[in-house]
Formats: sequence, structure tokens, C-alpha cells
Amino acid sequence: MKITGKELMEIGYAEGKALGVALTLLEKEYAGTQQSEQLTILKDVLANPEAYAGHAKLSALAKELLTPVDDTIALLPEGKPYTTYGAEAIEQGAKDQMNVAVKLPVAVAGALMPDAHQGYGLPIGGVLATRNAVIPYGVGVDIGCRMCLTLYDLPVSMLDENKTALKKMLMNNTMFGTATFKYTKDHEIFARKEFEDIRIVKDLKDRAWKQIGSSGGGNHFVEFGEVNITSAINQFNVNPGRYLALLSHSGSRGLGATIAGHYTRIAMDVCKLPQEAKHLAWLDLDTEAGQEYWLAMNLAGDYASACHHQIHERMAVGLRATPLAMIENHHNFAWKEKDADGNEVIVHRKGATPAGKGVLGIIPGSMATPGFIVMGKGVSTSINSASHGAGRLMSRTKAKQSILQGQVDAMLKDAGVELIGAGLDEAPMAYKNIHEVMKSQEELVEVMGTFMPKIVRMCGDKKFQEAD
DNA sequence: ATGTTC
Repeated sequence: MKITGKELMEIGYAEGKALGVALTLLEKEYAGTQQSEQLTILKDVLANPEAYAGHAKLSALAKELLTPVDDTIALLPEGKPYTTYGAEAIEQGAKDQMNVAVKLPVAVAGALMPDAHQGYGLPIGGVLATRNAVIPYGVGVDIGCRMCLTLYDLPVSMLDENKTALKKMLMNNTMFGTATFKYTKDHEIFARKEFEDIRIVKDLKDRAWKQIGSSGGGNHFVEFGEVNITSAINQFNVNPGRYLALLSHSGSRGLGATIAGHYTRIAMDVCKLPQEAKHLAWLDLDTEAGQEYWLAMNLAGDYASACHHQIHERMAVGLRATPLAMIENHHNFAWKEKDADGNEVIVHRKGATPAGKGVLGIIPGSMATPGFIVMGKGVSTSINSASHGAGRLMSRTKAKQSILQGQVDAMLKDAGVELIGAGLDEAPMAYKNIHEVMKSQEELVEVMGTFMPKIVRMCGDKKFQEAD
């Protein structure tokens, strides 16, 4: 009778390579030794592998025990099938990233939106449904980045006739980049217990207080424009027609960015994946870290919403008017939703607009092209999603190198757009044609109306623009 | 996206 692997596991050997090495050694080197002594030796090697590193017979086993266990989680050989919308205009890097994402063992389904481009982990424009797992980089760095639109029963002619006053209103009531308000407005979100219960979130409360109501950098904006409603929005009693409107695009500022970084690091520590998938590390929702991230993510989402609401409140005061309707949606977030069979899945939308049946959303174009007010059709192959914009045609670096200010100025003049702030990296020509993108997702959303920007404010912070 | 490099 020889010692079995099962017996070795009883004395503490884990299933794996070291166990195999031990069994081989017993057979080759210790065949004549009593079993009880064999077990004693192996127990001792396991307890003190360092002591046996130079041992004539046991060094191979000691070396194996001293080698860190390879705890890399393998990707599935075959990824879950997924639908790509507008594939012909999507860069290969984004497709490659999606192909990796659907091979995660926790992946249930995926979809790629027509504005997709390469990001960290999941591509921007990527949608991924998982089982009981949340991927911090599947949500993105700017947790709860979102759109908010208010419609006013005010004459559209104000955009021309009161341009100076509206510009001033934007200058006085919005803050971009590193700028914050001297007098911040309180918000009920600061009473949330997550600010007490979660250490990392607690440490971020002061900065969140300073930044509330402000907008970020990059592609974030607050703009006045003309909305043309073509299909009545019954839930708000908004009839077809032209409306003065305010549209904002911003996220959760330092709060969300720090939460994202913190939990991504934890995820990458506990969930080791092959190199090409390492940024897709997930947190099991049954773990403490997973539950904490879920709460922190939801807080950051609500904070992003609160920032937009304060922006719109300040502007409503400036306009001395009450909005007819407010339409808003996150496009960097994870939601608990049901799949076709009624099972709960975690749907990550990283730069994708929720488009469940009857769900309203905003898909912006660029500073000189229209955005769209849409109603989702609830198409399951897109995991109830649509694009979150036109999508970049070129990187920020390439845009800054190849686009001339004069070209942008001419384009803005043509479109009748007044721009405050923004660098060449946000030039309209750095983006795909929004009309083509909308065509690629006709089956996903119904267009209820358009928004044409007229007075646009973006981040004018030079330091910000020189970065990346 | 980001007190823009823990």
C-alpha cells in the first residue's frame, strides 16, 4: 500500500503541483521507508520548506512549496457571443477588449455600442452582464458620469437675443476642472451613512463637499441650446415643439475617481487574471469588498446626480423659471437587472446609455452637432443599452496635434455656437459623425427630439488641457 | 475621468 494524494491532503498538502512532486519523491526516494515516517518527513517539509531548500532528496519539493501558488484565474476558451452595433466604424482595440471581457468566467452576456473605443479593461461603449460580480473598471473611473437635461417654456429666441446674459449665467453658476464654488450648497447626500461607515468614503467627504455642484474636465460641459421635440414625451406632458434647454454632462468628481481607483486595486489583488484581462478584475458581491464597492459606487452615482441637480437649480434661479421637465441618465455605472430568464445579472455600462423599454435617455453629439433625446426599445441583444455619444474618432493627443483652432472656430461659427473654454481635444472633428452613430442604433432607441448646442461651457483650465 | 504620478 502506497501513500495516496488524499492522505497527503489530510496532513495539509493542497491539491496542486507540490502534492504531485511529493508523491513522486515517495516512490523514487523513500520506497523503503515506513509510511508513518514518510508522513512525518513530508509534514516537516511542509512546515519548514526553507530548511529543506538544499536537501539532497527533498529540495525539489521544498522549492515547489516555496514557489508562490499561481492563483491566476483562467479565461474561458470561448467567449460568450455578443452583438456589435456599427462595427465598421469601431476601432479594433475596442473589439479586442470586448472579446476578452466575454471570456471572463463571470460573464453572462455582452454588447458593444457604436461609439465604442479602447479604454482600461472594458472598452468605452462596452456593456457586460456578469453573475454576482462587479468589475470596478467595467463601471469606469468616473462612476456615475451622466447627462441631465432641463426643458424650459421660454422662447428659443433668447439664445440669440439674451446671449450675453446667458453666457454670464453660465460663467457665474458653473465651475470646471479645479475650480469650486466659494459658497457651496448643502445637499441631503451628505447625511448618507456611507460617509460614516466606509473608511475610504469618509476620507473623501470634505473634498466631495467642496466639489459639489461643479463640473469636471475633458468632455464635461454645461450648455444652453435649442430642443426640438418631435415625439410627445407623455410622462412629462411635453408636446412636440421648440424649447429652450440646459444640458449638462459631468460625473462624480474626485469622490468617484478615488473610489474607482481604490476598489480596482483591491479587485486586482484578489482576482488575478491573465495580462490581457487584468483590468477586468472583479469583486464577488458576496464579499465585504464587493458589498462596500457596491454601496460606494451607488453613493458616487447619487453624488454625480446631486452635482447636476445643483447646476440646474442655480441656472433655474438665473433664468427665473421652473423647468417643464428634467431628463437624466447615468452612462458609467453597474445595475442589478434581470436577464431574459428572469435571473439577476449585474449589468455594467461603461459609456453606454440605459435603453430598457420606455426608458428616456440623452445621447449627446459634440459642441457643434446635435444631441438626441431617446426612448429605449428594450432590445435584449444590446442588454437594454445604446451609445452614450458619438464616440471619439481620434485620441486627444492626435486631436491636439492635427486640428487647427481656426478650423474649429469656423465650424462653431457655421453652427452658430458660442464656446467658453475647451481645448482642441474636444473639437467636433475629433468625434465620429453622430448621425451615423444614431443610424447604427435605430433598432435600440426611438428619437423623441434633438438638442442643438448654442452656448457651451467646458473646462478652460489650461493645465487640465495640457495633460494626457 | 482625476487636488490629472501612491
